[in-house]
Amino acid sequence: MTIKEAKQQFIQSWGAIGTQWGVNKTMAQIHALLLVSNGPLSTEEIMEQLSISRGNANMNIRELMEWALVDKVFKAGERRDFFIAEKDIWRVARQVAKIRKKRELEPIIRLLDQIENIEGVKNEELKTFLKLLHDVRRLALNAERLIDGIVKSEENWFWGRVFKLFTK
Amino acid sequence: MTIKEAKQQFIQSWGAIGTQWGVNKTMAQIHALLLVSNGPLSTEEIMEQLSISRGNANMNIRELMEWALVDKVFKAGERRDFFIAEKDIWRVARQVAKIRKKRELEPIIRLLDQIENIEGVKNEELKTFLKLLHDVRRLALNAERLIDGIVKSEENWFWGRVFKLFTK
DNA sequence: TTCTACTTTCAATAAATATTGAAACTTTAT
DNA sequence: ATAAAGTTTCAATATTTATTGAAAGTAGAA
Repeated sequence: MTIKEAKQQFIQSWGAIGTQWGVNKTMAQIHALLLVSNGPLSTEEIMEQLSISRGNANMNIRELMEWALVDKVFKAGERRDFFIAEKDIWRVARQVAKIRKKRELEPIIRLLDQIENIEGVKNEELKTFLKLLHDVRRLALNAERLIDGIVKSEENWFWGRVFKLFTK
Repeated sequence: MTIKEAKQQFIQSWGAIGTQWGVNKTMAQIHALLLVSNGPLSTEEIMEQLSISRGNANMNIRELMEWALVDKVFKAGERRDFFIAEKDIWRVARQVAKIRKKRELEPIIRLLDQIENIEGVKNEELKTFLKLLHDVRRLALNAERLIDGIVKSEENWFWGRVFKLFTK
């Protein structure tokens, strides 16, 4: 396998994996393309390499910038925008964790806050239901705390601790 | 809010949250319905309460059983199937972690295994690319190990340790 | 075996999501 | 100011994913 083929493979697969992760294929592919490219790429180059339209490229680049996985850079004497990806994979992971926390965990907590006050006699049924709500809330809060920890940690520190967690 | 309304709200929102989590709405709603129901429910009852077709109900119940979040139970003297949800939320979380690991992490590791042997001179470009592949692999393996740890742990033990992790 | 109650499958259809491409908009150079 | 180069938006369209419902399949009772 040549390096060119390997990069192509990486881009294709990153796209496929992205869909499993609930991010759209093009977004994941652009991210992969920028990860494996040496220098910054223009919108034109991204469009060409991935065979996608200008609109599609634009929208997904913008979303990647919102996720803080991609930055816009300027080249001296060039009018158009160029883009680079964050190459520090641990930083990428922390960023993704942060965003998924917001999208996946926070809605649960908001939901549970909303359901708080239930009228009615405190019979078996209500007690069971309240226990469920309480358990889900506790889990969500703990998971949130874990992610906050991850987001704040240095890579080596974090995995070092996790390693100890499960061996000693 | 009455308990009935609260349960309704829970089911609707669990469905909406499910879509964020990449599971289909109906599957999440059936899960929620079974979680808040006191006894086992038949396919008919699920269809009626969620206003969905028989085929839809059947397929999603089956998938929930594959995920090991729902079990089939038999009632004495009843011919049709009844279903219950696993109510231990920590067990549910572990189960979901296990499945998402398989769907989201394992493909990455498989991908990287596949790209291993790249021909060509060991220039700057190749070195940078290999570093990327290596970093992604290390992250995926570490995340996998973390999830394996979660899957094997008792709830209190796990969160107790995580709590210590980020305070001391 | 046939009838009946129930479950599963799957082609057709609906709904949700992603993509295109051209028009509108913005910015810089002249 | 106007033109040129580049960017953004968004209605139309294509693609993917979920859902329906009826037909085929299964298993227990008579």
